[in-house]
Amino acid sequence: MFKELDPLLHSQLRLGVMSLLMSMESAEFGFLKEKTNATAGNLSAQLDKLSEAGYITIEKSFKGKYPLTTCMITKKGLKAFEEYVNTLKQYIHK
Amino acid sequence: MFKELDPLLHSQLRLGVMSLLMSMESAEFGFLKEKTNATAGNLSAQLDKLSEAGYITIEKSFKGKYPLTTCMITKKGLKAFEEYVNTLKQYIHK
DNA sequence: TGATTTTGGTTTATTTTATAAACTAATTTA
DNA sequence: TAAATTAGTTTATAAAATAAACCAAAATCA
Repeated sequence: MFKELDPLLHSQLRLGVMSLLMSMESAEFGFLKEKTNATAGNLSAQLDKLSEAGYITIEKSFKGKYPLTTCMITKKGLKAFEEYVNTLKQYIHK
Repeated sequence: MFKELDPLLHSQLRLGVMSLLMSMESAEFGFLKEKTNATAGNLSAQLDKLSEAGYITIEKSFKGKYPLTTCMITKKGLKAFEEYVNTLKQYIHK
């Protein structure tokens, strides 16, 4: 009856991150933290999971003198997000 | 930026149950179990949570000689479901 | 008729997730 | 130079999901 909801995406914080990354080229750690209202620790952990799943890439560099973590959605992540949304529709309407 | 997703509804099984109950007067335990593909133990536990939150009512009776558990969504549950769906839209489109 | 299976669940234990708190390291600023 | 800030990571704890074990009555089977 109901299709499985990708457990990696069915998490408020990870879904918020992916939602943001769907609409922009890339996003910095601090930006994601502010938009999602997550703590740095939690965000760090959840980004790792998304990265390990191949849904995003994480690039570490420097912005001037401070470390900078930049995230980008991958093609695989994009597909997963779209499928998640489709599956979700099964649950939320009708 | 993102509104909180009601954690009681942001669970595959509980959401599935609520989704079913949105579209019918009432549903029996066995029916929900079959439709959601849940194990009895898990379903039992999640129904309790929905009931304690006041999102559903659970009625225990007998169907012939066997016990029968019947669930119904409450007005509060209906409102919560609708709000969950609205909040979710923030996450899934744009 | 007694043993075994089935129905319809609940309870308990385990695993997995989410989250907060503590920590690291470099950099500013007072 | 001591304290505070930036930008995170790691570790510990709390909460949630789930599986496995259990229970009681009824039905089936041998």
